[in-house]
Amino acid sequence: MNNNLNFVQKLRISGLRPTKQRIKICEILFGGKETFHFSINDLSKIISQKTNEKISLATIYNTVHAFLAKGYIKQIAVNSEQNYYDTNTTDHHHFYDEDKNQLIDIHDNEVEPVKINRKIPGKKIKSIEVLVKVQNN
Amino acid sequence: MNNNLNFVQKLRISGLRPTKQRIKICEILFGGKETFHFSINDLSKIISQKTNEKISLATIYNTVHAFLAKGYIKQIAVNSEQNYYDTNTTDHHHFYDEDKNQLIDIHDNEVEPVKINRKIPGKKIKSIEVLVKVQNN
DNA sequence: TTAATACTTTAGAATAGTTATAATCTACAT
DNA sequence: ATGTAGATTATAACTATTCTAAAGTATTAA
Repeated sequence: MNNNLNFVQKLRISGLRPTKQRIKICEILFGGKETFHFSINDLSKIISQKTNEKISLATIYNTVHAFLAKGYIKQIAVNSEQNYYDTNTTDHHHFYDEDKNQLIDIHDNEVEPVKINRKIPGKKIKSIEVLVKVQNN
Repeated sequence: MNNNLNFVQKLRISGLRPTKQRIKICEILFGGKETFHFSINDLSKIISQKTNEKISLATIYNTVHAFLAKGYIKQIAVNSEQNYYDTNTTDHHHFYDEDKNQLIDIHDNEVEPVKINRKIPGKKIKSIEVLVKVQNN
């Protein structure tokens, strides 16, 4: 597992001790070729499928929060029923399929840059996110 | 209260009985000149400030859901901590002030129309929402 | 006007998602 | 090796929301 060494380094660099739980979660989140969207519940299920030793729910929350704070994942506002995270931290927008409750990436070449012609005094823009809700027609 | 007659009609037309609780909530939500954003918690506080008879939390939830279903208010996805609603149901976008936890309308003349150059087969677009998160600089 | 009925409100219970706690464990510096 | 700060864990606590079922109210039809 050459990858796991990277994860160990990645964790250490950011001041997080490379515990086996965190490494496992790294493998799941960053070990694949594709980025993906997940809820805590999704992640929890994936972990129990891929591992025989289970990781406590508290640790899953802690780790997700830690990775969020470090910018390894980002949060996506869809609705308050479910909290979604994205392993793709680059600026991009989303479709949200209301029938399947599923997020779909919109790539940069698929959308014109969003131009906001207004500033809030004393504030700087942290992110611009477009959410396109779709449903069966 | 000429307005209240309107509210009674509005409710009746949409198949909702004009109870005094619903009329009161209409007054608060639609009685002012300005549209505004609120959470259930906000609304609950406003109600207890403006009324001596209190409205049960269950009724507040029921009414907000009913108004949402009828399209009298709309929901805004900000994050999962707090569910926000907007009395302005026209298509428009928002700033979200992360320091004050406050939503600010972006008017149509302040943003270029968002163009999505992609379609999801079998799906139609229900809404396009831009959320611009800002913070102190 | 009254009676029946379907709709509404309500308090409180139940649920779900998340965070806090405190004991145990582990990585790592010395 | 050992001490310590940081991590994990089970479980309790908390918060927002939904459910329940009993009591109340608007509406309809007689």
